[in-house]
Amino acid sequence: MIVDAAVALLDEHGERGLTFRLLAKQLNTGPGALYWHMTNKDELVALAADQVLGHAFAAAPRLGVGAGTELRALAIAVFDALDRHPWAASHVTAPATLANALRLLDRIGTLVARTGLPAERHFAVATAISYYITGVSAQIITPCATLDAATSRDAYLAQTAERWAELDPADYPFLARTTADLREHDDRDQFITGLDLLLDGLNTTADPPPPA
Amino acid sequence: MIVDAAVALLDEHGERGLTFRLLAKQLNTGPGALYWHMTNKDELVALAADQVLGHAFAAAPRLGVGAGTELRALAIAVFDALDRHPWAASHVTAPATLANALRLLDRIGTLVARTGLPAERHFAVATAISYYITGVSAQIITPCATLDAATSRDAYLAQTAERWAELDPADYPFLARTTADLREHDDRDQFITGLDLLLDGLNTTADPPPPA
DNA sequence: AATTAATATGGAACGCCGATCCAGAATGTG
DNA sequence: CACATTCTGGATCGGCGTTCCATATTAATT
Repeated sequence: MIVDAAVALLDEHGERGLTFRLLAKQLNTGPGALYWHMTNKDELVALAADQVLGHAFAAAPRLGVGAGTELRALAIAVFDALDRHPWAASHVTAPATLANALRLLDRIGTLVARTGLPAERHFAVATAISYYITGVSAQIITPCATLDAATSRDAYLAQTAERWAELDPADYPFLARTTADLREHDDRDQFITGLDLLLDGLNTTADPPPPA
Repeated sequence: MIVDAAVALLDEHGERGLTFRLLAKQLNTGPGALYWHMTNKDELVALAADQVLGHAFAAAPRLGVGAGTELRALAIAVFDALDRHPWAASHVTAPATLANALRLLDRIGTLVARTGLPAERHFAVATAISYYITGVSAQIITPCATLDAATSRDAYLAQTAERWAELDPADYPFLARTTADLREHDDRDQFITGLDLLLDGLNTTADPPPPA
């Protein structure tokens, strides 16, 4: 009940808007009562973030297609869940200790094992994918969470693009000619691009291409 | 000067240990004076984190080998720099606005352009790699930053591994048989494993394997 | 039904933090 | 030498996480 209320407050006011006083008022109680059920604010936020991961599981299709496809769908479901709760993105950590983080990593590992990769690489590859999913999601989503409600994401990107455009092309040849892409890009596509790159690498390693 | 002192304090006491009062005392001044030079604590940590990125550049070799190799070396240099300043890991964000983050992304983009990838994919691939580097580094390193000075990383991993071992193998088949890997793994190798997976995917896309 | 232990509450209080204020010192300018 | 600007640093404000503790509620035991 407490965690649900915390998630609601975090969704509404962002991370800095979650206060024990406010949460207590929302639940018609005092701050002291909350501390009977948890030790820390850190613990509360961790539990709230883990709950968001739980939403991702509920949304992810689990029908038995190829392992690669299912891995991809799972990753995208996590991204989407974090995108709906931006404050959570920077709080899903590894190695996993909380319930849903554990489930997620186990599911990834099971799927990786099904690709035919040699067993001694399962751990390294599974964690690499897990790290990509949560880490890159956090990178993409967190800036949006930091924004004031006033400035939209588009305005923020436009502003950044403008700064890039003002850079000296001699020092920043790449950025200077890429401002248009920055302004127009879609966060979700960007996440998926990298994901496919990673999964392609996985497939190449799993069944090496025939020698030319 | 302020940023340097902030970095020193962050290195010594972690993120929660950086205080305007403490920083002011360290510099023989008052908190008010600091606010003349910056607007926020957020801005201060952002600048401090960007400075750490600068260290990475200083350490990265820039000799003209293959673009892929240089990309790899640059990524590892960033990881190592963040590993030496764990508090910074969760504060390097994208899209880039600060000086060294801009330099990093531009460098990555320039190297990606050199791989022969079609131009319209440069932005997506470069940002994907950039996101991987900072995002996955943050995932791997941040837990270490949160640890009390008392508990070492090994103790922490051993503890987590024990929890995994206690899980029901029926519910968590993968984790239950992977505790040994967790206990023994090396963070840096783990980062590199995923990085190579990603770069492999990049190479495959850049020059597609000859049809069988 | 009465007694007592364990569990849970919630408001007041503590210490500390980010941030602001502002009188005045230092520095440069005509 | 006046004067505007830049810069300082200590006092102060409001608010936060957290703790404390007297009280209420529930469960277990006689």
